[in-house]
Amino acid sequence: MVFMKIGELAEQVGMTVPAVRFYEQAGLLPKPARTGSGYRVYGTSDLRRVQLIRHAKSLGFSLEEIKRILRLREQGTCPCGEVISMLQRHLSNTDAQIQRLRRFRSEIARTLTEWKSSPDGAVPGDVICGLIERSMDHCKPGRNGTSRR
Amino acid sequence: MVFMKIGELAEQVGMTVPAVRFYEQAGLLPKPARTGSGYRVYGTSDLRRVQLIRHAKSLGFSLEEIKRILRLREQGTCPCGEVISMLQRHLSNTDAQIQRLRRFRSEIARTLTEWKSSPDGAVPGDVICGLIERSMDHCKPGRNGTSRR
DNA sequence: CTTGACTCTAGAGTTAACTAGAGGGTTTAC
DNA sequence: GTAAACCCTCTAGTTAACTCTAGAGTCAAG
Repeated sequence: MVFMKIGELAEQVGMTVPAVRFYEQAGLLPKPARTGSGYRVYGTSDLRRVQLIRHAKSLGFSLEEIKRILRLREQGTCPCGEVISMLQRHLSNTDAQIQRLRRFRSEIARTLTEWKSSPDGAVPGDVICGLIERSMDHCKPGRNGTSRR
Repeated sequence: MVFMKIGELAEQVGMTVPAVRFYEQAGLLPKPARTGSGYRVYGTSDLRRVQLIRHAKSLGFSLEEIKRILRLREQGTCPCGEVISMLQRHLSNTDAQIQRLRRFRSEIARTLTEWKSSPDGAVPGDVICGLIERSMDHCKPGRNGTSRR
């Protein structure tokens, strides 16, 4: 099966047919040859290319980044230096994100044990959720600017 | 300052004016009173409500979830049970995400050290990026289904 | 020759949480 | 009385990576 139609290609790489077409129109895949009736025809190099894209994606590269890598390659440049520095950036991003999530996690856990140890008591009429509101008092009133422009 | 216009409210809670209007039209804030000329007028209960929303958001609740909490409260139900179970779900989601990120991180790190120890050598013409492609061989060929429908 | 599975194009919709812009009225300070 | 700073509504755009729909053509089997 050196030649295949889009459905087979999609199945081989575990994606949907429209997604393959999307990759093409996003500039990640070259315009494929067509049969007389207009069906796309793919070969093994297309298969390899799609697999590369999927793998790069699983390494955390965005489609834009992958496109940049492929473009470099098409210009004859070896993209590996670029690839390494991208991956390094992803590594530190991931580390930072893990840090953030850890802090977030302990904030959630703290709030939760706190709530459980003091279940919601009598709720005055203007209170929306006693739990959330009580836990807000940790954050000093006034602007704490969780978002700005 | 018990009464304020939208700009002041926005400033108090550290968000933009359009964002406040967005919360209103998303159903998170009640339609406020208006001045004769149509300006929105807010009171302290609105301020408290927006602060609650921001805090809940910082705990990881989506605006949809917050809306559900507020709706429950408006129906006279105490939403705290619901809130606790939501927060518990967020906690386990966060844990799972940390796990995923950790695995992802070590995959990146492994790939990176591997690449560095064997820099890209001679690149045959049909190779796109030797590094990525070499690291693909870990994943056995065939469908590994990172996505399907 | 018909049925079903496959393919094509083009364009709109999805999600979240807003932001940006156009075009116009209002308030306040000088 | 005028200029700055505020406010209004409405619509569209942002990001990523697709998915979905409609309407139509093609191919293989029975």
